[in-house]
Amino acid sequence: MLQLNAIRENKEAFINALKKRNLRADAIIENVLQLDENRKATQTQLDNTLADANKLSKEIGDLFKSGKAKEANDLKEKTATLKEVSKQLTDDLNSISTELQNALYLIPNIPHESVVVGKSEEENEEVFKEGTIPTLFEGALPHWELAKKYDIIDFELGVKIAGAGFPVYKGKGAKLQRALINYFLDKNTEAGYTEVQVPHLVNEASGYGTGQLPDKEGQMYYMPEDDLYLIPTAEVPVTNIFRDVILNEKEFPITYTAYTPCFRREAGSYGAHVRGLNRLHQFDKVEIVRVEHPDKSYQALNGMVEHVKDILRELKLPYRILRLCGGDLGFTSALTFDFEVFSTAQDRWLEISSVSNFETYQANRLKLRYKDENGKSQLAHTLNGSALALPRVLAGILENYQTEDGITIPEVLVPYCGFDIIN
RNA sequence: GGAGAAAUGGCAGAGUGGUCGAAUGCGGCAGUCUUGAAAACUGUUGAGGGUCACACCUCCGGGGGUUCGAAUCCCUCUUUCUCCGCCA
Repeated sequence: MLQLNAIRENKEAFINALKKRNLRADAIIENVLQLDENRKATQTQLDNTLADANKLSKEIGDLFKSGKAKEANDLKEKTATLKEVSKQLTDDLNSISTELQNALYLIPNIPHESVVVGKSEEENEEVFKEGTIPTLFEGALPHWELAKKYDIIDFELGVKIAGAGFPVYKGKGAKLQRALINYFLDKNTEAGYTEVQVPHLVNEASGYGTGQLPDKEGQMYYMPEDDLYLIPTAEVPVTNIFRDVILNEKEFPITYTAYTPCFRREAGSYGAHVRGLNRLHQFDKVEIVRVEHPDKSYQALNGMVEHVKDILRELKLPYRILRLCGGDLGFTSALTFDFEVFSTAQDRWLEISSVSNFETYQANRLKLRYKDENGKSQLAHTLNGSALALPRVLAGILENYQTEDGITIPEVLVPYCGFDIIN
């Protein structure tokens, strides 16, 4: 959520920045500012009315104490109007505030200056590329065929138990998955991230805190009986650890990592690009989350990018990094780098990590603040990234590491797997 | 799931209708003392709205009510604890 004060002072800058998202925000911004004016005016009226009422109450109390019951009762009558007025003003204030809040929820974050205009993912900028794309033998297969051939992932069985998009991992497939989780967690904790295990279901307030609500509820599984949402990413529970928190400046940087399954409804997805592991309703991911001082957040973002690079180098997977254009940038993000692994057998790039700085956007919703050197509360910056998402990394490994004798295991994973080939 | 008790500032813990945004202790911060630190002493220390700054307003788990006036009384929800039941 954007900060009203900032909007008020830099209206034009906000409108211009939002153009990168192909959003014409003039009217929305104008409306928000107007609502805020109304809110303030109503608040002032209400405050004055309450001040009058408080004064009268005090007088009445004093009169009763000094035995002047008659004067007191006379005054009581005067409070009746004040009560009515304040009731009305309170109602007005509530409805204006709600309207303002809802309007603010609908404005996405301001893109960072380095973000380019663009309509869709086609216009994302490739900023880095590394690794060798392997030349595969004749008859190399996409991962869903490999999964069947070596009996390591059973998609049909998942359909029987739950539905499409809920695969069953078997044998060495399951073990490789577990190896990846442990490897990622180890890499992250070695880099200083503290491992946490968090709930996989969250309440509504948490959904609002990180920005999944109100506009993306269709993407989350919801349990009406208990009013809980299955997490679409560990970002939600982990970042919400810091909802309503005021940090001491000395506590920066805060760095957490968490492994969780992720649940996504993926309503509207279809076609060849969602085959196999490419798009699932349930998948595993290891996430890194940081809470940073505003002056340090971009440095931290770079650090996260370097960290993910390091992991992909160790896995020896060919990858590239994209800086998302305005049209593809997530609602709450100011700057996002996507990592994509090249899948040779599918001849396409697969997104396996997304690293973002949200600046104060989430912090404002979360009320995540810190005390600056003057003792004033300031909003912190939040960041997160996948390190890494499992299924497509798995797909990349299966496809790029296949040989005619089987699928070899990346060297760094062998100690975690306990085997070096799937055949 | 059933019965009972409770929810107050960073923490502990007073406060049962007006003088309470809230005693006291701990913690935090600043200072005195000290070569430095500790101890001791002194001061200071919740959040939000509003204002140029004051004033002023709101917040004692959430919501609603009674009253001129609510941390304090009533209703309701949530959470926590104890006991019972069930259970990985």
